[in-house]
Amino acid sequence: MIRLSDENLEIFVFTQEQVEPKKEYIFEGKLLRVEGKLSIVDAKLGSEAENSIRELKERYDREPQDEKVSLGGRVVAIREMGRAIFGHIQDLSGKIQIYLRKDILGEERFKFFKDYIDLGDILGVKGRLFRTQTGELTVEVEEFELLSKCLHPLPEKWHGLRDVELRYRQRYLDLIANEEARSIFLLRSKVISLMRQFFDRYGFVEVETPILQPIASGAAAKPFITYHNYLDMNLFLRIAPELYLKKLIVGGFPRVYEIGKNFRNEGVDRTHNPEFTMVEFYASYWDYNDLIEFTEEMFVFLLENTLGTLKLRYGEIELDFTPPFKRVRYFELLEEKTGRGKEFFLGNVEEVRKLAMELEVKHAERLTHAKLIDKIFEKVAEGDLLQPTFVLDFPKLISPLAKTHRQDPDLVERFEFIVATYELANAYTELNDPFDQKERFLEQLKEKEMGDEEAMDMDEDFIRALEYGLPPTAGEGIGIDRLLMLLANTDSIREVILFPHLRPQ
RNA sequence: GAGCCGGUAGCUCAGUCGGUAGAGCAGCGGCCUUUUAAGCCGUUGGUCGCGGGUUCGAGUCCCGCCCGGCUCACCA
Repeated sequence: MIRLSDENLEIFVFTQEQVEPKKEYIFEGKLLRVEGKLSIVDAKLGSEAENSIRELKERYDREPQDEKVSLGGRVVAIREMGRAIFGHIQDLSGKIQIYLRKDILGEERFKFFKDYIDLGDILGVKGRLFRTQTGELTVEVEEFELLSKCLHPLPEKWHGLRDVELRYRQRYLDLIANEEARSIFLLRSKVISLMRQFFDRYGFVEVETPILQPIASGAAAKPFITYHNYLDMNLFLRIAPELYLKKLIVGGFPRVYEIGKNFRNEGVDRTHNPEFTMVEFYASYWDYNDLIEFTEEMFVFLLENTLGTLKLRYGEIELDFTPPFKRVRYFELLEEKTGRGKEFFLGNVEEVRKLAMELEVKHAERLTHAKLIDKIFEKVAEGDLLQPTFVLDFPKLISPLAKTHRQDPDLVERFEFIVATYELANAYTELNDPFDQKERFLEQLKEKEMGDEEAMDMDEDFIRALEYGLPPTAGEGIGIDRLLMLLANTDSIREVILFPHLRPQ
């Protein structure tokens, strides 16, 4: 056990019963010599420091000049060379070489660096910029300050931190040691920032709606339940913000979007985390055709401003996001795969069930009609959809919040946007007829009674909102984690979530 | 939940047929003023995930458990 004492600025190491003050001790094989405190409050070099090492380097590349700079960063390399020391300090943006000379720093400070500065420490430096013989931009250090001590040894410098369990449990170490991890999360931030820009451009208003909801609706999923003491009632963590966002359209917001977490009480695997990030957006006076164009445009915008190309490698495949993206109708795709058309699937349930059993859909014998169609589609169609594809015009049975198709009462105006078999987006012309919506909810209740645990609950307040008049509206949700998986070319959702869910140790 | 794979030094990894637990990095002591995975010489460091069992002897074989990964399920 270690603690700091403010009075005499010494480290205490508790060994068995005795308490022994030391200024030097070994921690995970690393010898620590500590003089004074482990961190300093009034850090001169810290407060003067440049914002970003990368910006500093870019500035110097544009207009090199003999200037003094002040920098803060984590020491990630030290190379002692007798009367000189080279090293690197790193921040999130990059790293820069530092060069310390005995004849510049003086005997005492030079020795202090050798004795007291370790890999991992947060160091402030001040000095002149120059280029070495090999051309590397380097700070010739005139002053330095230990800003914060690192007590643990850092992960191995060449291989980084590989153990995935450690990388997720101690993400900060992953970020210190692995450039790839840093770049993924910077990319994530960039994508979200670009999305906001894009929505701004179209006049969308960013809003926040409840995460704690009295009824978990708006999607087919099992919710987390929590309890509110004061109100003495159960609340659910939202599975989707959909109904609240549509209430805002009723209230007169013409276009809204929300970026936030949804929570689903289901399994954890390569593509599922119990909390995940979605952007949902709704635009009045649009229909799903407008959303198709909008989605195409957004993906082009995101790709051009991040990867700088519309063609990206994902695993073994090359994805081409050159618009227009492929469009295919739901039942046409099903017919192509099964030889059976819409009339078959919407006809006799038992015939559909028979087909499902032939296709080895699990538990086909007890699924509802809607679930049977859904599972057959997932089984035969989704796995083949690699290139960006809009699947259009879903059956009404499995889309309780979408508006009936203007040309076919069995269908709704809905699409899913599928890339590399991932369902990246789900969108539809919103159902804005309160009577129809009520009937659809009643259908859902029937499904629930027939055993579909994920069927949606009736939301009376939402119906009431529709009764006040929801303008014609189209809405869409995009899974941001899945999108990042594609852009980062990773097949695990944990690689794009900073702190993924793991069992406690 | 099932099957397979993995857990050995702070980190990255070896460990043969069951016979005294290894390397590199990091650390420590030296040498070295343009190095950059610096180099060279020397050196410290282990509850082999945890608990049982078999055996003269277990990192290694057997059983159970924990954690993680992959695959397939579950999500009645």
